[in-house]
Amino acid sequence: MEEILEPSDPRELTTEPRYMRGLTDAQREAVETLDGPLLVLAGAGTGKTRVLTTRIAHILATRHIWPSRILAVTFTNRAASEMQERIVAMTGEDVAGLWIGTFHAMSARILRRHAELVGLRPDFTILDQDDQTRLVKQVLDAEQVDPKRWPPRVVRAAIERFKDRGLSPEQLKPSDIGDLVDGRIGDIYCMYQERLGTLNSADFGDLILQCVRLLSENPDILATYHDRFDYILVDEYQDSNVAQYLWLRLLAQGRRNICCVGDDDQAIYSWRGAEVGNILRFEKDFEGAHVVRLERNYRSTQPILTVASTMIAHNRDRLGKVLWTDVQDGAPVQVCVVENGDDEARFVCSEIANLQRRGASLDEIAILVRAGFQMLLFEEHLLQEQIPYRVYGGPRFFERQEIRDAIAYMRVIARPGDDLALERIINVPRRGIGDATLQKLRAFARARSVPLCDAVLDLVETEEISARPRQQLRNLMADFARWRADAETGGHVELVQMVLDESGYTDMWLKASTPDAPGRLENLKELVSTLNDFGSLAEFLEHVSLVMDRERRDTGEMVSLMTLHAAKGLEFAHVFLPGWEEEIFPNKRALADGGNRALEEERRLAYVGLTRAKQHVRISRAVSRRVFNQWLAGVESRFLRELPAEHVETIVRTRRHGGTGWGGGGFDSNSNGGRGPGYRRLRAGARRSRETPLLRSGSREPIEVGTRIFHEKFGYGTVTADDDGRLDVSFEKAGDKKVMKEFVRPA
DNA sequence: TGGTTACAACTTTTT
DNA sequence: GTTGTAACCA
Repeated sequence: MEEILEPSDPRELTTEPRYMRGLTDAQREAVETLDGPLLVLAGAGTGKTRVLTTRIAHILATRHIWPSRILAVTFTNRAASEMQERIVAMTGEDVAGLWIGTFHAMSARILRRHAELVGLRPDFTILDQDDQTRLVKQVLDAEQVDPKRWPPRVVRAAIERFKDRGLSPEQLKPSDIGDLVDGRIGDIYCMYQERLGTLNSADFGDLILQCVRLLSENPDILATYHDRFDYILVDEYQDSNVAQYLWLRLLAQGRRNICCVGDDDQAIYSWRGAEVGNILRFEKDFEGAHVVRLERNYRSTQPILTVASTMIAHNRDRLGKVLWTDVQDGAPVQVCVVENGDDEARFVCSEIANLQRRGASLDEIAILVRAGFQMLLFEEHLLQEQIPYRVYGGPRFFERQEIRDAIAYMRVIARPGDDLALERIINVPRRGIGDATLQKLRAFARARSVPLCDAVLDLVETEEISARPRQQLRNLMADFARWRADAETGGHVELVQMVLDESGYTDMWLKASTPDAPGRLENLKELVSTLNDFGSLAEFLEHVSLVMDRERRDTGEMVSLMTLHAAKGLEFAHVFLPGWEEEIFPNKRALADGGNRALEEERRLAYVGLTRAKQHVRISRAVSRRVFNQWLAGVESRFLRELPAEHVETIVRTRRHGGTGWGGGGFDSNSNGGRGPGYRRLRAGARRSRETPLLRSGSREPIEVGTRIFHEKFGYGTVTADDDGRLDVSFEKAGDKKVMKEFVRPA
């Protein structure tokens, strides 16, 4: 240990580099142990990112190598860019050559260089989940599989899981196949792979898997990468799957300088193939591995840490860490029992208002839910109380319909063989090309094994297709030919603008009378302006397939509302954890699973939630709850019983005889009898703020003529007139009605 | 072909 | 309660 701590350059004994200052002994050890395999078990809030970035700075400073000799892999783009920024800030150097990015981005980079060796061309398309599902659907249709019994997305997920485990179709064992697609999953998987090949495309799983194949089948190429990377660093190792493990093992065989950072207690992604076993087995997988534990927490108070540690100790499969902190003082963790979901949201909102009155910033407040459906109630109440909020992990910009359509046009221009893209837009806007025509085109293309685009070109010259669609297709093909020619000469930004206009796509939305049309046109404009950030169309397309960036407009302080999964890696002063009831958290499916594994993962999720908080945690549970239109009696989550009583403060805010008598949504003012004082106070607060808002919100949309709104009884509609609060609304389902402004909210 | 209606399904989510 | 898909009809 002494030797490791000794800096390689004796001068540094006296003048320690600035980046090392303030590190704990454990952190220092993690930074300075440069040679050989190293596992850093970094508990929540123990300075994991700091260790990683400092380590890179240290390598650069002491080993005097080019940044390009370091490979740093993360799971998300967010983590990658955060790390990159912090390294630049720390070293002040240009580290552009550094290989830093997600597993998928790094794989794509390697794969494009040697694509031919795995049967792809270097300009292969990367398919996202939507494309994958549609491709699977095609295969299933061709195989006449009943889509009711085996929905495409289920089959796609099965194939994804195989790929996560590094399994190609040939490697599947009967136990893997089971009765999936009535035992035909192997064939389906195989045909799906063939289709990917003919389309010159790879899905996300392939990026890793084909890369593994490439490196294991071509030792000479592997050797060049061994030679190239002196140091490999991996973030969130507990999230890696088997394929990613194989990928790392191949690359790390060379210098064996691999450093993995992770926390087995925060492994929450097994359902998408992550293998906790990877981190548990590290010392076996990488012989002679050194292990460093980071247990000093810089984030939370001791009560929060004690509560979190006590609960997670109920898990059996873990390496075991105990977090501690200097911050001994702190409020106990609050557990609030409320009547129902509405009351819970009301409680959270009033607590937020209290916090804000005491000077807390909304940016420091988060509501972390188990599942998306829980968000709706909170959104409604936050809106009502005029508390600005931001939903993390909501619909992403590049997943919006209009954006995907526009990108499909670009894809067809850039890669004429991109059948999936062509199919997407061949009849958007409507060109009178329906199912019948498309079937003919597909059959023709498949028979000749040529891309759809070629099939169209051939078939429009024959009588196979009826006159109208034929003319339309001919026009479309002529358009594409022209656009491709323009792509050679002109700028890509102008090109896309032109394509959207000439194809009639912009027109389609201009003519559309749906209230969301203006927003979609806005998005298209934003897309065009985003294009300016890229040098070429190809560059842009690579970006959208690998970096599904979240749209984030940061305007003013906002409460964060997100799932527990999305919260990993973030921290907040005040954290609300609603819905701690059996079947919600732990989740119903996890319980149905029966085994301990799913339940332990739920517990880790709870642990992640608790450890996000710096100062305050407020857990809540409802005595009754309506889920999917059904009333459930809320049974206290078993996790609540695992919390140490001495650090927990329980508050009960229910009607005394809770359990019967609620018919509506909890809003009826006639059933107020028997409420505890706490509850009444809460109600009063809520009502006051509705009349005279306590909070000013910059983000709340005003309701005016043209606003799309939501009404409890009549559903969605658009405001057509506003007579001092009395609105004329044209509802989508219910027709034209007059309603009071108080009863609608922006949709 | 395309619009309308009926019906089921419905964790978590990044790349 | 909402969304997506399938069947049906104009």
